[in-house]
Amino acid sequence: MESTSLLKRHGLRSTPVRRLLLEIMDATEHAVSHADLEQKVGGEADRVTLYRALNTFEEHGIIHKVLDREGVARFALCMDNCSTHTHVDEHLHFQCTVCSNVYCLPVEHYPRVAMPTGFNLSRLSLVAEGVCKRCN
Amino acid sequence: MESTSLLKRHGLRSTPVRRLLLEIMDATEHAVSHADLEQKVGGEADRVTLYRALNTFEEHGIIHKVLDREGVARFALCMDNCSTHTHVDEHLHFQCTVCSNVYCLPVEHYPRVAMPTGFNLSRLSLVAEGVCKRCN
DNA sequence: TTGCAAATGCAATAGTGTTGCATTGTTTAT
DNA sequence: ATAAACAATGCAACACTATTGCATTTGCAA
Repeated sequence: MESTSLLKRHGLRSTPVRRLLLEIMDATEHAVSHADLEQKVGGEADRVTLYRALNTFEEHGIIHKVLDREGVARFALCMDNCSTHTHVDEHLHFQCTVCSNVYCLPVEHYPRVAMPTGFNLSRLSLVAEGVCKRCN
Repeated sequence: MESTSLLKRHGLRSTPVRRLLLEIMDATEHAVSHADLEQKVGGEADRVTLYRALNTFEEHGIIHKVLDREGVARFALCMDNCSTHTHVDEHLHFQCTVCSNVYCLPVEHYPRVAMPTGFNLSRLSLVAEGVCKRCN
């Protein structure tokens, strides 16, 4: 199984709920909210289990979390090789103003900005808003 | 009164709670969360009143809202002339990883990024993370 | 000063996310 | 294949942020 090996590779146990979550996220091209997952999972798992599984995934670099315009978390599989607590996600998060879906989009030249004196930059995130390809 | 004229200029009634909120935000150099305000206001106003006042301010272009890393709203006075529903805030939001305060920082050259075909960009936000001048 | 619309306070509610604890399930070593 | 060890799950309860409805009070314009 694909999900099983992914889990093992990150030192995690392979359980039905975790495999299901990974399969859902793998089959979805945009980031999914907890509510999305809860609905798709149906009665297969408890809400709390989903929260815990998602947190574990994030801590082990399998997925990353984005907050949308409303401050609600959405989750997407990491494309690059993220390891525990070392996420490499230099991409843009785009939320569609029509369908509210959040997409992870590649950016050819990731911008750098100069900071005022005294401020020490460690990470810059790009959050975009607009209309996605499906709603266009 | 300063706050009164600001309110009038945006077609809003001048009330004690609103003036107090504006004075607090004017005296704070970083964005304030609802919890901050609630604590500073003390028993002067109900929580719900604060939420409503802040929403009204935002709708009239007096303040703008930023979501921090935790998805919690923080509010800051608009510097430019924002009008109702037409915010002009091409600046960077910087959250300190030590004190968690959020600062609005100017950016000399606001970056532009190219979007994949099909995606129509309407707004790009910059959210930075690092250590602020006070914690450095 | 008075009347009306807007702002406020209070109570209740919705949604997101977390914690504690008992139970179940996965894995490792035998 | 089995058992022991430990991690994952389910359930209940809780914390926090934010919103809504309604009765009351207040700001402001006529």
